[in-house]
Amino acid sequence: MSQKGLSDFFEKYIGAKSIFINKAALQSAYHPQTIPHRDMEIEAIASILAPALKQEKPSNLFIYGKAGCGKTLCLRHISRELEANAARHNIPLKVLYMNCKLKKVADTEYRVIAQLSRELGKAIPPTGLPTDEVYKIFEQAVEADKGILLIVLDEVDQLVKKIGDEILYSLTRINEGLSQSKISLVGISNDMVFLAALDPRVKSSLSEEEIIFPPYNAIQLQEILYQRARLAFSEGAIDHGVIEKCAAYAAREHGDARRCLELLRVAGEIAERANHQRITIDHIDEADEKIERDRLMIILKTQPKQSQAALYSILTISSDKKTTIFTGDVYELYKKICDRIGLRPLTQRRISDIIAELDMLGIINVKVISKGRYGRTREITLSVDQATLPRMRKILEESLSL
DNA sequence: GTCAATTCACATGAAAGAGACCACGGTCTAGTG
DNA sequence: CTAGACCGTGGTCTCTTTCATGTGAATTGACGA
Repeated sequence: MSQKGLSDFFEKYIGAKSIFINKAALQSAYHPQTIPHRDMEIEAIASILAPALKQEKPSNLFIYGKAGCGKTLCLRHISRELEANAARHNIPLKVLYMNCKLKKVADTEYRVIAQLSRELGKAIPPTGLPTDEVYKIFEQAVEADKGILLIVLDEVDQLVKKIGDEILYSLTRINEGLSQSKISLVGISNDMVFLAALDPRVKSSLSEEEIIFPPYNAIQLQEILYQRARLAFSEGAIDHGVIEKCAAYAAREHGDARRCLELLRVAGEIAERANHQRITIDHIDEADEKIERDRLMIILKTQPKQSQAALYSILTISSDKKTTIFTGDVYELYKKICDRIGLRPLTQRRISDIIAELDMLGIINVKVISKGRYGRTREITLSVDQATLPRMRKILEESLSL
């Protein structure tokens, strides 16, 4: 493109009528005015938390539901209202929201407590203090606050899976040392069986109340999409059947509204980039592929070198021969690859874990099988599209400088 | 042919180490009045 | 005299290694029909 052409391009870009008028309405951080199809749940949660407005400690609450079914959205909505009401009537009430999935923020006991303390205005160094010291600081901060404190732990299952349920126990125990304040916990979890695995002591004190969010069905998803699409897109930017298709895609995956909205947004971006005036059903298909592909590539690029080498080993074996792949084969080749690129090879024990991690990420499929006399091992198959294999290999080769 | 024991090749668990990062308090050093 | 540099100690956190134990079915070998 010549310089003149570039200028023209930008001119045209600015002049072109965008199909978006407010893209933010499709992003997950967006808070809509109303939350459709969640009236019952909101009411239930509100009535459980309402005692906080009378300076009584609300019951601890556990909320379950699949990804993207509005748990977080509802809770944030309620806590905002709750805080606003409390402020209006001068009631000392605070809600601390914490997403336990965030790496480097809330994935260890120390960090969770430190982060909570920070939100109460205490400065806590990122490391260096003993954990019980941080607990003490937190307790003092809570006590000094004088009032009801609601702690919302989003995706607690992730937290507990990583560091155990002790932290929940400690948090519930803090109340015992408080006279001026009270803490209530609200846990949000995707995992329905999570509670069963908890220590009985923790379990009984935490699940004083439970609320289950059912997934959205296709019709409900459609309504949500229509509501957001009206805000996000300009008039007539969406073809007939697009919303329906979007909803159907997401309903297939346990009614994930977040994914649904992402699909629509990406489809919009694709349409816009291609200079189309309308989003069509084809754009949805394209968006679905793109989302999946992008996710995979980001995972690939952000893996540590060792995992990349292990994965590269798996990819190589699977393209060389069509037989099933076992841990031993992967490890042998992995060692050679390490040798070639000057990486210190890890032990088989660690590679075994890395393979399990790759399985968790959905890049490969792993099944533990017993081959009788010939031992027990993992049977590994690739769970990605054959078409994306060369691209994956290329990324790994670049990253490992092979 | 039947059945229990054996065996393989890892899986899986637990504990502990290495190295990075950080806070804190004490000591040293150089600059300032 | 004091601010800042520097050190040692003690803490967390992540990634690994080391050591130990577990596991499920093909294979083996003894036994009886």
